[in-house]
Amino acid sequence: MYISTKGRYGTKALFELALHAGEGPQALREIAARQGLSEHYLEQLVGPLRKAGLIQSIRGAQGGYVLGRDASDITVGDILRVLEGPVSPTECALENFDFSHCCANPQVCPDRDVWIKVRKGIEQVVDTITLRDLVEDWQSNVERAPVYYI
Amino acid sequence: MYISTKGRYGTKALFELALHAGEGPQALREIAARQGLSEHYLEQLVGPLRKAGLIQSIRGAQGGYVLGRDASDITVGDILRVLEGPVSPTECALENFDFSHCCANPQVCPDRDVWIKVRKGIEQVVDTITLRDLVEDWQSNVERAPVYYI
DNA sequence: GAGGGAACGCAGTGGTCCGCAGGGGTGTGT
DNA sequence: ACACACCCCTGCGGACCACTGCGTTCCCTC
Ligand code: FES
Ligand code: FES
Repeated sequence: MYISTKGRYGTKALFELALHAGEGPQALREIAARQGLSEHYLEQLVGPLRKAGLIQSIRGAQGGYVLGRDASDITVGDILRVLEGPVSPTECALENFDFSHCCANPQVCPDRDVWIKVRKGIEQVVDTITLRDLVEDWQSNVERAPVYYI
Repeated sequence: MYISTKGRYGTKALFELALHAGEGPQALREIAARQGLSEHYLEQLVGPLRKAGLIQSIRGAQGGYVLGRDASDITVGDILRVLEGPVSPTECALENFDFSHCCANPQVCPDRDVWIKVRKGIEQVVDTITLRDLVEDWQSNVERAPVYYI
């Protein structure tokens, strides 16, 4: 039931970009160091994120990454869908499910409604929390407990 | 992000037991056939379910399985926790997390609150839906569309 | 225009889990 | 005794995870 590190690392990386938005491009090396991640593994994750338009890359020396959209326009769900695939407990709980997989006769499947409710419960959370929210929450937390992470 | 077939098959099996509660022990062969599952694979799943007390086994000829508790006292979450492990998107979102894993400094982790909210969103669904609910919903569905599954 | 920083890309690797299948053992009704 | 059905261990091909290694391309700086 756990999501993989892809989703977590990706969220951390984009949080880092949101936190330092407006300070020029952020190099992966810096992001990885600040969040304690493997730089090279992170490289694999930013590829899909760039292709999805969530981030933008600046090549060459002093290059790095910036957010592709405003921080208030990127949700955690956006990141998870790129790196983890559909945000759903089962395939049959997806919007446009074609009834050819999963149960033999899904029209009367006793469980499908459960999985759909779970999906909506997850979406309710990840689609409403933006990077901007994360930054604001973190800053107000730091105010109360000013312990900077490594 | 998908849960595995363990959770789905287990839920289906226990739904079957709830549906035929009071009709004596149900053999795995019957359950597997009615739900279109591999009988032998199902055997692996019922072991943990029995040890967790969710079902009870009757050995010998004409044996089978019955629910260990009343159908209204078994939630989907109970089943998932036995077969899939903790119902949580990350380890750090669990109730009694000891802060030694996951982030370097989780006290100010920007993401942990998100994962906790996701966990609570999932729990809100799976801990409130009981087997009895599934049976009732299914019976009223059959009334509207009387197509019995295989 | 040379140097070097940093983004790209591909390939491999040890580990874990999934979704079974096979085969045997054990207890119990008829 | 026999059949039935639970019980348990083993193996196995495949997929994914979490990296690591290495080379290439781009482009700013000196
Ligand atoms: S249709 Fe997916 S569990 Fe039944
Ligand atoms: S403490 Fe788990 S993501 Fe930070």
